[in-house]
Amino acid sequence: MTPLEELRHSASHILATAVLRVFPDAKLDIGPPTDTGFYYDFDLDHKFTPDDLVRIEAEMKKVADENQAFFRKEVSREEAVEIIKSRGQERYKLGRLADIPADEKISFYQNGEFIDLCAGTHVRYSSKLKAFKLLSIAGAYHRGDEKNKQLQRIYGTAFPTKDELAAYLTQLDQAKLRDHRKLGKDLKLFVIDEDVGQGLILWTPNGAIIRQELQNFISAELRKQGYSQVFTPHIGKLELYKTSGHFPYYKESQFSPVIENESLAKILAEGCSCTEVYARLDAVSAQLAAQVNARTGKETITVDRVRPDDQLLDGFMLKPMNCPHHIKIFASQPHSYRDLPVRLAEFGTVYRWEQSGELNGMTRVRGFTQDDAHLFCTEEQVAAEVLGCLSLVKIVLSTLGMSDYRVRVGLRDPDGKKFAGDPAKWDVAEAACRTAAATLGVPFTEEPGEAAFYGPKIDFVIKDMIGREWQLGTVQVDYVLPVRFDLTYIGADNQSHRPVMIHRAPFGSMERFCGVLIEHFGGDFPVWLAPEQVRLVPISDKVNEYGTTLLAQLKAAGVRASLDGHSDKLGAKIRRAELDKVPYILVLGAKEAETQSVSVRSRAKGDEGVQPFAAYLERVKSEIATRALPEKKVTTTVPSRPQGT
RNA sequence: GCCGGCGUAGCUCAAUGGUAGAGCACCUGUUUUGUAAACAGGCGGUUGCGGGUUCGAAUCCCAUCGCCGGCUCCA
Repeated sequence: MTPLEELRHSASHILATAVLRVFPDAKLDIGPPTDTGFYYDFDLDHKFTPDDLVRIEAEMKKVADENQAFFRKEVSREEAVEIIKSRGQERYKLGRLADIPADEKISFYQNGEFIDLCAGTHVRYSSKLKAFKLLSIAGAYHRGDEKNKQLQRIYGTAFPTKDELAAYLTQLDQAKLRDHRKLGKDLKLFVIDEDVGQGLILWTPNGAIIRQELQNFISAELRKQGYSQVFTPHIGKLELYKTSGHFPYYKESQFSPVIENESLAKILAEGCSCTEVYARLDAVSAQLAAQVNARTGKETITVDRVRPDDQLLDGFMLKPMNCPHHIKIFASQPHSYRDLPVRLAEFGTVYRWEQSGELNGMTRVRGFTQDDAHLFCTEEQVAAEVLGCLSLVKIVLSTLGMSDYRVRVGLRDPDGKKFAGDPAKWDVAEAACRTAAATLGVPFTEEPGEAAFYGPKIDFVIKDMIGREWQLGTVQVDYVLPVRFDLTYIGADNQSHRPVMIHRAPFGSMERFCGVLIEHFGGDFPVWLAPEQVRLVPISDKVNEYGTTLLAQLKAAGVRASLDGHSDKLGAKIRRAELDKVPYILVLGAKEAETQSVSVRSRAKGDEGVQPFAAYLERVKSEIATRALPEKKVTTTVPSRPQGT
């Protein structure tokens, strides 16, 4: 345990000490340190309120001031049971005790009147706790299993010094300013309207520009790499997804199917009342849910999310993935080995029924557009194609200056049943992914159980401003769907062969990627992505006319520009443009109008002085064409965005 | 979905049982401005929605929708 972890672990014991003083009935579960602090889980009828947090924190300060020593006590299993019982903590602690392997030592740590089953280690004295703060209350299932009771978790953080704690809290506040949900509102990039629906992104004009530019960028790269563009509809028949295996494997996280009018009419013609229709649907659904749960070994499918079955009804589903559609395009004509690889690309919009509590701004939504593509190749081509996909991801991320990501190789869960197909093929595919990931030059982790049900994958994972990880790009090898759809090509031997599929999406989804991108740039987008690239600011309306001619020239050159024609003073116009995070402000006065020049103020450097307009135009055009990254901001005191703007 | 917190004007927030307010944004007028906020006036809310308690509800209670933080989940 590092010294910081030790400090935080001790803080969690002191938290429990304080909670028991204030609420003696609380039952304790566990309280470990985390990357950013610590928590402790309690079971208590009384629901903690924010006011309780204040009381508990005050009590923790007292405990710290009491300068309690931490003692380690090694005991036999029998003694451990006795201690736990004597404290009335058998509800969870006996279970935790049972987790400790027979050959391991059992230890308790005691500070003052508090004693807890604990492997350690701890600080020597509670007075070491000089800088801590309780942050939030949350529900957390015992042992992380939603079938268990939900406990109350108190989160806090602790640092060796008050300055470090203050710095961390400031950093948290700073991060909130870069939150894509806040910037999305301030910069008018997207909205979510509750009448349209939770988790459904409405791209407003500014956000749409960013998305469009990204799509143009990726499309150009795809053309270079020999991809073919396709378009497919947003729905497909239930049968299609039964063939692919998405339905019912993932039925719980799909929108309910759209029932065909004819099927609906048939049922109604039988004279069923509405309640009877629902009863029939429920009966079939229950049966189906039971089947699926038996197969997966989990009770994850609930009847109400499993509505019409095809034995009863025909229907269409909002597509949860694009692959079945692309597969049908591939299968629509015979293929020779000479044609392969076939690479079909589409910005395909898919819909998934995410749990309401999991929705989050643009990063977790119910409808999203993947920059999707499916590659159909021979087994020999797999390794090279995976590498090609990875290089594409690298191009995308490096063009955007995103280097702070990690790579995860998702392998099948050896004990799980949530994978389909031949284990031998999985081994080959997993080896191919591992080899490909190794060539990236980025550290990667192998994570069993993180595979898709049809094959292993390589994911790119990035953290958001508050430290939550999101999966972006992904490359997945698939030996299963070609079998399910009986895909073939004719080899050089004139025999029919099975192609291998690769699924890949370098951005993941446009929604999530843009959300992460907003936070990555803090709203200061590179010029090629900025919704507004140039703001013309005439000093007085006497030069508005000059501004108008420049605006026309900028627009003719394809530069997104506008003119601030308000009758405000210069400072106010500059302030407005800065808050809108426009990369270039061109100040225009009488001098500039006479000499066909502009006074350039860049977002990065501030006032750059006067230069000929023609020269500036070339400069900004080239910056756009090369997709230049923003220069690092010269640090000045930037006033925080005020209320009301 | 679960636990907890929160929903007041376009935005950020006041008003703790007694006439819903401020700043900014927006509109109008004055001002014609040299690198982050000129001045004055005006417009704007059935306090998320629906019930209830009360002489009286933004405020208290119930229900519902949504948002936030976690947990669970994430093809």
